[in-house]
Amino acid sequence: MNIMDIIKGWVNEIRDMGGIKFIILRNKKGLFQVTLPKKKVSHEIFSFVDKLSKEDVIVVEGSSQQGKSRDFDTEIIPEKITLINESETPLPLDPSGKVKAELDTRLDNRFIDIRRPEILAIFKVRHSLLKHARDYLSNEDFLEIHTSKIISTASEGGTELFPIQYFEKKAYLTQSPQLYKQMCMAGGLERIYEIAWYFRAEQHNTTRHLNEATAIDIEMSFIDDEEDVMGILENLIHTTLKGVKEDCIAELNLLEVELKVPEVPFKRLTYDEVVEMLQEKGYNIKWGEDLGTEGERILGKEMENQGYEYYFIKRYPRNKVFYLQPEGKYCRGFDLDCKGIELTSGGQRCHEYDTIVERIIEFGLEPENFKDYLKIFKYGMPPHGGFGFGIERWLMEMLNLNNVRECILFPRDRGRTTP
RNA sequence: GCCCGGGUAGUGUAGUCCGGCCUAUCAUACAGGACUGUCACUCCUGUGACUCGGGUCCGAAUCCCGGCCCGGGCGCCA
Repeated sequence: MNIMDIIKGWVNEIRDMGGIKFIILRNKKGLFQVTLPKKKVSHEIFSFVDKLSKEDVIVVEGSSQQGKSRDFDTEIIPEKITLINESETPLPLDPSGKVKAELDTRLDNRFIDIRRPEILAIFKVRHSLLKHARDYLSNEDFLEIHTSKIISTASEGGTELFPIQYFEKKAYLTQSPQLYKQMCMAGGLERIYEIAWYFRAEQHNTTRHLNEATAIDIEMSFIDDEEDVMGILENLIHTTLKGVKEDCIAELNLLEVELKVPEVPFKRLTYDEVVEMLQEKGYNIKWGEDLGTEGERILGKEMENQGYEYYFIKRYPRNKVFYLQPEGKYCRGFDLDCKGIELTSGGQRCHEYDTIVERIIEFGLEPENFKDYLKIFKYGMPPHGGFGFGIERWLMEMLNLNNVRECILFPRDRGRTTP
């Protein structure tokens, strides 16, 4: 029995064999074959196909039936084809992917680029990732919040900010929701997360940096130490990857990714162990210094050899970030790296007024400049901690992509503000 | 911010080192034609390019200088 079908989409390809023609139609669900044997369709429709060109938007009405195609289980024999809107030719890039285009050309024509199923797949995976991350955090009693992206002063220091004109005042785009998250801890929200934009005016030019990126940020109160935060993080990763693996079989297939779901608990290394290991391998690093890109990479290799993709580095020197809880010459900050790339930074924060003031001074900063921030420690601040987790970097590692720009629809990098 | 590399049809490339048979390669795209089972269809015909400005030279895609644009590394970070 034939089933009448209406299918809407873009002309992906036309193959005209003379007495039989094929239209490969594409939409968000995938590719479909429309078959036109000369003797089975009207003369009108048969010749109408000659007028079509790639990327025209069409509606096909016809009967769906089993075909002889190698790649399609069913094919549609059309009774009616309507041209909804024409596409100009030639196209600025090839959506069928036969001829490769450079990333820059693709990004200039991003709306056509994302018509390619393997590009769309990245964003379907991204969606699934966020859905499962939200579900996990929600189940763990985290409240989803949104904080302002317009701030009056730097929230962390260290990085350059984008200045903006806010009426008669100067303001900045936020580099992180850090201070607001802590404010929510002082506000008694206890467990919060934000899936947020952040902006960094660093002139880096690498395959793993964006000037506008997104992150999953969490903050939680009444923790014993940073291990509580790390526990949430590793379970978040484990649960999310499991969910993505179940949801996105077709997409992962298309992207040729075999997703490994890491077992919890993740491997934990201390900063001291990492430094010692790097020194043994002949990498020049002194205690107290940042690992550096090279150091991170060497460590990533070593961990992969030992069978770990994801691993924590904890007990950093106390000079890491000012708002982290100090402990002797160390602090309670941690990073989570994946295959040599930093994905997350987090830790237990200072929660006592005197400690945070000391820390600000220790970092050569002026407590006077942190008045609003310091206020939240004066009226009942619970012990707390959290992390910021870069979504694009995670996706990039998860899908083995070689450029973080692939993981965001409209990337902003050193030179790009359009489209 | 510092450093390195690049820019050839709509797209992706060969040619650049060592200037001249470059009237610039190939694929794809596009236009037209043939073909009743394609699935990177095949075949025939055609269209289309040396980033811009200056310089060297008899002669520049090729060498030199500057601009613009792009890619990448480092630092910093996620």
